[in-house]
Amino acid sequence: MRSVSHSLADTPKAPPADAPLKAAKPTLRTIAELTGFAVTTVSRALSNAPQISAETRRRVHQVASEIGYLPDRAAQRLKTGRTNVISVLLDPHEEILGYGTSLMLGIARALRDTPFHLIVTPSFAATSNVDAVRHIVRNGMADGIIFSRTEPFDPRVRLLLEQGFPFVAHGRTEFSTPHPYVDYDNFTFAYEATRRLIARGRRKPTIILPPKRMTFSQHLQHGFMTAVREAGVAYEIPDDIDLDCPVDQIRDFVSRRAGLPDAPDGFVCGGEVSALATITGMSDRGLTLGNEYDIVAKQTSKLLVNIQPKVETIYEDLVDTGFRMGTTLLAAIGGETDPGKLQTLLEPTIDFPDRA
Amino acid sequence: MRSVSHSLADTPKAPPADAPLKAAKPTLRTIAELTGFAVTTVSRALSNAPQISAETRRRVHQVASEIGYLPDRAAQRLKTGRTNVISVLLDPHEEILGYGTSLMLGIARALRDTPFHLIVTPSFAATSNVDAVRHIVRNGMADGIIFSRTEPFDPRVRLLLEQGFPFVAHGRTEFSTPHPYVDYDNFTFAYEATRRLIARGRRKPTIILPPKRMTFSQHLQHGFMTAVREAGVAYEIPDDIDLDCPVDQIRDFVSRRAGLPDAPDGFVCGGEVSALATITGMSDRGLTLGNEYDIVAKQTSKLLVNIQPKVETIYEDLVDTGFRMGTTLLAAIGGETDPGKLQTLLEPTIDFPDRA
DNA sequence: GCGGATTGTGAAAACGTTTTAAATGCATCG
DNA sequence: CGATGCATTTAAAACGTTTTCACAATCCGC
Repeated sequence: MRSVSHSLADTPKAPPADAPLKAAKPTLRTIAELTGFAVTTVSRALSNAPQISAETRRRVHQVASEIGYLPDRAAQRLKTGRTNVISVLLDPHEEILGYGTSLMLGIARALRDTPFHLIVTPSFAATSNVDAVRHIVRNGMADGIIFSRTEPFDPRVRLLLEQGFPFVAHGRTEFSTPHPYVDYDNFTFAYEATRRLIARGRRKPTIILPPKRMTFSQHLQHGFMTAVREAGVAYEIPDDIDLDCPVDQIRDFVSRRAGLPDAPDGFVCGGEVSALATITGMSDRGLTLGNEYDIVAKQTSKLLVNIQPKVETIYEDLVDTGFRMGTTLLAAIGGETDPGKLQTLLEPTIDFPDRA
Repeated sequence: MRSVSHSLADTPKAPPADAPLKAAKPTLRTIAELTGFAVTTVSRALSNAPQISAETRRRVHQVASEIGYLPDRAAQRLKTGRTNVISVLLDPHEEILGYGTSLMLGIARALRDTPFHLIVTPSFAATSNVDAVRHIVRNGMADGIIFSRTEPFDPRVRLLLEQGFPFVAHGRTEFSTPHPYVDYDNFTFAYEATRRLIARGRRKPTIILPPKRMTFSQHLQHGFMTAVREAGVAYEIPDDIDLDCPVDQIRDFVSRRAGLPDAPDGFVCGGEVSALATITGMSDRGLTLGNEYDIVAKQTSKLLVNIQPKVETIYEDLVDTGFRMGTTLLAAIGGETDPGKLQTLLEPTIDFPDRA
């Protein structure tokens, strides 16, 4: 594990009996010895410091890549205090198919070719993960934080703003201080979805909302209500059920409601799973999609809705969302403070993008 | 960022004008000064070295927890060479709902209260992620690796075995050298699922398999065939479709096949999504579940199948799988070599476990 | 009371980097 | 020609741990 220094072996010390197969990991010193420069110079050359002569820089870079040098993360971190780590708070919630995985894939894509690593920090506390945030900030476990499902006055956002710690939220808040976010335009989604239902002749749309404490729940409701009022149709917003409820509960609710008078005939579904629950619940009553009722759902994967072409969909690209969160966070860490460059609102799209 | 050393300030150096609000991060030296012991002793006391007196140990621990000391990961890593990092290879595949997230949640749970962090390493190369493995091993980016979807002679397993690098695979291989794994008994799953179909009176079961290159595809096929042969019924294994295919393709296949003579009347589905695709494909032909055909599916989440009670299910607990992979990897890193303790085969269960 | 265990503690080196401050060579200049 | 500047390079000190080795007590048997 340790390289043989060039001091002469004075005493016949026991040679390392274990596997010396793996070549000693190259370090700055290795390059220094190979090129004849000092460690300092090598370090400077690799970081492209201006005072190093072009020729030296070239030479050092060449040798470095020849021996496959990679700076030691621990040493860098120890010296500079920068962790080169992005922490993503993992939510145990899963209404949206593969939500976490897609997001992470996007983030990882943005982190590619940067020195940053992505570490996942699950929040075990059932209630909130503000403790996890506090821990990361206080102990310098990362250079930036990513999380989702914001609330209007999200305590995590508040904490991070107070501390001046770089982060990107998936979702907006109502703090007056601007902060980095990437969000989906749920107002427009709900607005357009509802309009489509009405355009199809539905006269009593409904929408199953996420838990009310979340910001985007209000955005959805607002979009829904705007379309409903414009058209002057009846509507209904169920109060005792939300998208985080167990899916069979949603199905049962839909089925029960469909058996009562004045049942809704159009559903805006915030996720594919709730769309399916709706279909099943309705079919329990003998009602079939496209005949007695319609659905417009938010689609986040090719998986599900593609097999039910009768469900109209509006698309949200979670991988892209993750990617933008990644680049935004990198910008924030890099010192960017212009809110205009740190805030993204993604528009709903009709088509599923073909990913290269 | 730096603590004031107790040397007297000689020149009126510019005081740190920026935020000095955050108390200097406590280090071993802080504790040393507070207790009067040397850094060495503090370090020893905290690691519960035997030669430290009980009283000293107590005192040091007390002070440490009072000031909220947490060892610096970078320094530890630099000194010891251990990274305290577990790398999990993220697959972009998603047939199973929330597969990645569930697994990670379980792993994270196992890593709780250990010094290990979970970092996700996506494999961008479309073909294989053996390069990612090589990179991690060669550059010492982690102390252990977790990955899934093994092949009989998985190149990742081969590499890691060669290098003696700790890992746990989700899935078995056919190497003669035993290695750590956690796997689901897909043979039994397919066997029982098929038997259930037959018990329901179905006379021509079929199964949609994962891509054949994967080990567990063969296990599934074996279980299926065993049940079929025992009962002496007809069967069918589609050749030009697999579980990794786009879901609408699966639906179309099912629908097309149902229109031809001698169509299957029982489906073993390896995932919830393919079960749904099957239902939809069949209903395109006017065939309904429970009447003209039956399905037994593998259920990995509460999400989907709960809304279609007519789909019989057999359960696979992915969070538990992740948890066991985590503990197994920790054991392997800890030096455990007894294969009996590093290999787990999880049995299919009927009920969805209630998670505390 | 004296060698030799035994027990508890400490000084210093090391891990691989970055950074501060200084050194070197060398041309320019008054 | 000594001083001044500029362009390059370097030695050495840190960052916070762990570890090797040595040191100071205390204790034991004689």
